[in-house]
Amino acid sequence: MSAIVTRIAPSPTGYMHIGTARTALFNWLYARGRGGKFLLRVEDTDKERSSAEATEAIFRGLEWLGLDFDETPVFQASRADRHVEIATKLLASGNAYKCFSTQEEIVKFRDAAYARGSSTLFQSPWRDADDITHPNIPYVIRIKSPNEGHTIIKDQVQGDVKIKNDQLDDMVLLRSDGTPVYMLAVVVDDHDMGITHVIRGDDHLNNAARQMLIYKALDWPIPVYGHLPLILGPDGKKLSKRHGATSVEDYQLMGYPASGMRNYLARLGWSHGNDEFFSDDEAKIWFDLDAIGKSAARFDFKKLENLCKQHIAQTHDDALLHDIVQYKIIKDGEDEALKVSERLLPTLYCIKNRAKTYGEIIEKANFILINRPIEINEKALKNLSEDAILMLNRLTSLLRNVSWTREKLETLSESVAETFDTSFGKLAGPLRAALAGQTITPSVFDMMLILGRDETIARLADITAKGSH
RNA sequence: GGCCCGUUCGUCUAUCGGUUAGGACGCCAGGUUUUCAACCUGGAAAGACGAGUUCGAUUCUCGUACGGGCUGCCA
Repeated sequence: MSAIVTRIAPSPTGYMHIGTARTALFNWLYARGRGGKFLLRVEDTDKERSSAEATEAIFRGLEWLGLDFDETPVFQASRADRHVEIATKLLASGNAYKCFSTQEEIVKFRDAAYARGSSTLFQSPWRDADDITHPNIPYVIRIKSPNEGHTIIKDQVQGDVKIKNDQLDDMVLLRSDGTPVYMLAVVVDDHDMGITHVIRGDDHLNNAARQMLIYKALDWPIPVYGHLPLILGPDGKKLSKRHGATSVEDYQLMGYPASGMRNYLARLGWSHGNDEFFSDDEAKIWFDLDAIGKSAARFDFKKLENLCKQHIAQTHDDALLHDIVQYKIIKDGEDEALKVSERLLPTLYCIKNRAKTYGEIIEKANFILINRPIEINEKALKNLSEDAILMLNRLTSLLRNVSWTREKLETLSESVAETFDTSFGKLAGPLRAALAGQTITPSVFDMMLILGRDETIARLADITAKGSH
């Protein structure tokens, strides 16, 4: 067996669906884990629905997810000549025929078939017609599919799937305007691109049998198939807009790390024993088609968040900062991102193990992003009673001479609280409010260490001065 | 309608004829605590249903129910 070649073949007809992302991931893992190639083909044969914008979304989505592809991407529409060439060849070999039936005739046929409860697959009267009977009107080219026997799809995920050939219609290969249809284009392109493994959504399972007809007619080797179950929304219905996030970009904007997305998406429908949290390298080694589940999986945000939290926690600070800045750029623009880029690094050590998203990191690190005089939000303000300010006052004066280490700061704070006959908890609230202006922050000691003595005292003085008026 | 696929705790899943049916997320209770978190301990929680094969079925077969897909000059 030659080297493995997989592909992701999305159609650019809107945003990039999260299901497409998972399919891409599986193809990527399979190829990358075996020294194979992972290719991209944009299936833009439907000119009506395809857009440049949607194509961009695919590129951006793959890039964000870190699913790098080999070679130059193939645009299916640009290969129309080749598709026509093959259709013509099929026509010449008698495996396809010209069909002159009109849309109206086809609709009529189907309605009648449906009414009498028989197969609605269109049976063209032109299938065996002699050339001399051909009228001089536009026609489509249809494949001549066998009416007897059966086709077995040897699917690596679904197992052997047997389909009777009379269930396979004489599908259109070339439209009446001479443009190729998807069913022909996939086969020709997959063949020409040397695709060895077709891993795709199981909405294509039945299509695989149709496509095999073309492979057989051309005497081309049939690729290994693996049809993936769909991703459902949390309610078990097909994942759609009303579930909220369906596009890859939505998740990017929500601040999830790509590594966490990859981990979660990999676990959605695939498993490796009891392993839940793993790296890309591990996934590449472990991933295999036979461990993919057969049933549709629901999308679970809680699990996604849990995995993201773990990935954030184990990412090195420098890499983490880079990713957060990228997130901030698309979220709020370059200016906001610059501030994050300049100030965030020293805080990451005490924040990254308590955040599920980049947004949460930034929220918790807000104390370092703001400048004096800081605004105190309503919730934080409740901690600044007169008694509390008295305590802060005391603490502030003592902070001037303490050595600026965590240990000393802890001892000092506790002794101040003791002086006021209260617990450290009663001091921590006001202290947090004064330093950050909000209640969601890292430990007060971490904040003091990061801010430094001068800034800490200045922020405290801002409050105590105000309080003494 | 026809054909195809699927069905284990709430969710993602393990199990490849013999297990107290395991793990993870979530949830509940208690503990710890400096906010948000985190952490520790414990707990509840599953084989859709009905037949059959077998000494023995979650596992194999069939049927039913439910869910999904295909059935386009969409992909």
